[in-house]
Amino acid sequence: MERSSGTVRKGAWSREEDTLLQRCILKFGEGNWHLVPERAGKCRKSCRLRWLNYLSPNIKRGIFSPDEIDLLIRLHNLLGNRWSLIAGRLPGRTANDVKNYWNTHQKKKKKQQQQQQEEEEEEEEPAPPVDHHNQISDCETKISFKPIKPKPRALSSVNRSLLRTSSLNINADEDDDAAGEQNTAPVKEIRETPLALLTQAAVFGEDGSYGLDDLLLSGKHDDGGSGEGDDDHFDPSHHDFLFDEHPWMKSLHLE
DNA sequence: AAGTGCTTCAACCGCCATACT
DNA sequence: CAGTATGGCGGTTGAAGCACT
Repeated sequence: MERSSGTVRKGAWSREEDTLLQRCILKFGEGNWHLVPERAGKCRKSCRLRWLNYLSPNIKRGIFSPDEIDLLIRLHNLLGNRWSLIAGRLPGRTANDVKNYWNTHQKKKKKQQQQQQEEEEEEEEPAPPVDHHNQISDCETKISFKPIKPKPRALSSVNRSLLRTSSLNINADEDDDAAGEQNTAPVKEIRETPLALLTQAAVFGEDGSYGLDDLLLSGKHDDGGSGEGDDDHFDPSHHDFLFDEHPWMKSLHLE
């Protein structure tokens, strides 16, 4: 598949390589990655990644603002680990940035949660008397830290194929257009529309494990797909924001 | 000041979907 | 229609920098 040129270099990008790549992109345009590698001295994928994640003028660098973090959390709740989609809604941020931020964020939270759980377990250890009030509060904390599993992190190959077939059916319900038109719709387009996201939820729900209602209503118990408890500060009203206020959701006329 | 552990993030890898021949 | 090339994505890794002892 990948054409392996002998001159392709691995590792960190040097200043010279960066300028070379920038020149290539100026010359050939963004997207013509097949024209770049030999000239930039790196493989096609590296060139693309370097441009998209670092050299592109649209990139916003630096720490995430509270607003961005808030939006990121909400989007992750909704979309799961679909970093490119999330990044698409965070202007100037790349999928890699978002992913990196989330991973470190998650690590910290996980650690904190683990510590908290251990502390709780230590406290409980000396034969806890039956106390209904404590039972409830304990239950609540556990629920808030233990997400419902399993959840798809992203579309597995199986789910993708399911989506490709099922989404068309669901589209048929959603839209009274001719089936032929739906069948010719590019899969990429299907995958990246809000409808597709809902479709995914519907598809996952077919086995009873992950329904659209879960997505919409599970609130703080739903971490949105990474399978790791992330959001102990979750505010259920965030869903209201996403589904009522967001332009693309408005466009769906969802109730 | 030196050593060690931790965190961050750029880069790579493998896989999949689509386009092209 | 099959095979190949290309673009794109998410997961993972490892080097560099930082904080702490």
